[in-house]
Amino acid sequence: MSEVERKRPSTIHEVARLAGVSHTTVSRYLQDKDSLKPKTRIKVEYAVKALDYRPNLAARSMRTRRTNRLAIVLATGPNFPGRALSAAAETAHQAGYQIEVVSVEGGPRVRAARIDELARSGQVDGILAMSSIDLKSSRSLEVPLVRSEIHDEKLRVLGELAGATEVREIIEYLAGLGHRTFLHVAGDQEFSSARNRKSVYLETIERLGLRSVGVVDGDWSAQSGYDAITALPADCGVTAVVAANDVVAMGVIRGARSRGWEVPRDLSVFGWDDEAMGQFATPSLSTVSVDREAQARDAIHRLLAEIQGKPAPERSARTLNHVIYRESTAPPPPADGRSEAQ
Amino acid sequence: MSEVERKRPSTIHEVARLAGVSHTTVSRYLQDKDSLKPKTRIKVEYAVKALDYRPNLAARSMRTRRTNRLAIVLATGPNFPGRALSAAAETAHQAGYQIEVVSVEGGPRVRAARIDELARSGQVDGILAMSSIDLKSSRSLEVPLVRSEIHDEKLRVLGELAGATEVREIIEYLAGLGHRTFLHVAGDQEFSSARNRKSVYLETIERLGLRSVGVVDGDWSAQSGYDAITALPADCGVTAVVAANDVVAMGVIRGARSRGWEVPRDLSVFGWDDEAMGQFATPSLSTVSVDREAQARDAIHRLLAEIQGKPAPERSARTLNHVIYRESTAPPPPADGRSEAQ
DNA sequence: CTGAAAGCGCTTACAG
DNA sequence: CTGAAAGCGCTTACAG
Repeated sequence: MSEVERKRPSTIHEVARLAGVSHTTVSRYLQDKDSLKPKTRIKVEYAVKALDYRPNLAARSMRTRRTNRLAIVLATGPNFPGRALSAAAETAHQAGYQIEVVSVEGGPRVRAARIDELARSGQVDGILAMSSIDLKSSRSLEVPLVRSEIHDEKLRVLGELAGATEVREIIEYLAGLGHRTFLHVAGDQEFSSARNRKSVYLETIERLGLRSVGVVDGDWSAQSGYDAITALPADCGVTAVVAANDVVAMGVIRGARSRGWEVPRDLSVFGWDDEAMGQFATPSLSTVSVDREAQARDAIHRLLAEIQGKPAPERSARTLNHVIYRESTAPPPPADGRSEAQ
Repeated sequence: MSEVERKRPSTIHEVARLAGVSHTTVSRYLQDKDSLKPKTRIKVEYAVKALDYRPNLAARSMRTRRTNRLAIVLATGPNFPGRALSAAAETAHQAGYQIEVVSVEGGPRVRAARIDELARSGQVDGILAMSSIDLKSSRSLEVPLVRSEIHDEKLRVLGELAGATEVREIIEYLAGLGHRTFLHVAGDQEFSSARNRKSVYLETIERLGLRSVGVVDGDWSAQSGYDAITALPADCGVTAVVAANDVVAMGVIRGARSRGWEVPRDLSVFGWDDEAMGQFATPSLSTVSVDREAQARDAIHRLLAEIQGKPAPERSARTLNHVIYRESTAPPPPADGRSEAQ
């Protein structure tokens, strides 16, 4: 409301004048205090303190063509990876970089366009894409770009999708318990993680000669899990559900209970993400713990390495994800064979 | 690894040369295409396209002393408000602003110092503090600052804390059901929200002449809820728990069950946040739905208004929070009076 | 060790 | 409607 009186930041010239030196000297002081004669240094030091001077970073970055700022580009939406972002910011700060979060409404193409723009804006030294982007050649950008999802791409080349190991482990484990008929409630297929899990699910079911009553394409919501399970015919024979994440799994469990199927007595359910609440739910959720923070840290380190022209750092951990077995999974009910007999 | 060839962004001078005009004209074109004679405009248009020119924003902001960038300063940690941040970013983008996320390790003083630095860095037009900060005079900063927590401060002056209404409503509701003996598992007391809820809890218990067996200062974790409830003496007589948030509430419920207390039969439990999983848990969680997105949007709008010297906008909604009653709360067990009789 | 000068890429009065 | 000039606040050779 009322106009607040704002301080005007002091400039390097004012400091120079007060110290009785040239602004060149002040600049030098800022870069390396020891490059000044002690007497001069003290004068400048005093003036800087007295004026509470802080250099204008916009001007500096214009001159040096470095901004010490990284952009993280991601999709807007409910899946906003808060903790990963926090970890990324922390890692960047430790290296003297700021993080600019660019959360873009729209699809992979829009994000790619935004990245292109950012790259030449002179406002960032590097870019991390945390959501999938539709970019032809990442190498013609003005600044380095690291794609978190590149894991996927790279691994795909090796015939292995991100998350593939875990989905396989889950299904093999359930099959080992005796389950034969499965359902997958997938996440939003806009997300490569959701697509990956789905295709590995189908692959593994096929390979092990199991039966899938289908894949329901959900939207990561609990409701989608609830709906998927309550829509199932009574005699479908499903005894195990692989849910896209823990929230979906909760929906599945609740939906199952609403039709008289107890978990894990009648139905086994797997989630994904190892969310805090899942461990204390009843039944506690079998799930996959994903160290998104570590992944984010890795990504920033890779980006910094590229910016500084150093070789790419080692991955911090070989296996970032691991499967956690809790109460929501158990052997199938003995009556299982009944409805499954075709 | 291999040195990637990077494009050098083209400058306004190159565009000018190609178009056969002065760079002044190009700049003018950038500001307002219609200020040029059609013939000129077309020449410039062509050159901009041909060179795929995008202005260097660092240079522009140096000249105009505006950056179109807002900083959001918050604490690092598990409570990273992802969705609020996403909403804030979206709102800012719509107004043509970028968001810089500055997540600071340390306490309120450290954050305040960081804000002071940011304010004079020339890199942001305004700052939003999402975590509590220890700042003497916010009015002497070089750029506008909006404090999300100012709700607290302002309301406190009016004798009302943020969240006070809801805590009161919860306790009055539970008392109305017949509950007389309560427990509060508080959140990390570093957070003003946690402190507020705690003090209103104590106040209301006192005012209504109820009994509190104590307040356990937790850390927002499910484990803290679990521990709090399992540590209770068997004859404490507690029949209702107000937990700091949904995660804590899940811990409480699980802990209660571990000692044979069923929720809500033996114990009523309230959470806070209305997290997705709570609605589908069994029992589903009574909780407080908090529209953090709306709060974040409001905060950005207030900040933008200050930056543009406009009057502060209206709050988007009078009541952002509301209490949700679900299965985790019910009347106390009839045997209640027993252990309570002193 | 220090200063005068040039320049980073823009925008904005000021003339014409 | 367009251009020449000044300048935003810095850093960095280049002299001395």
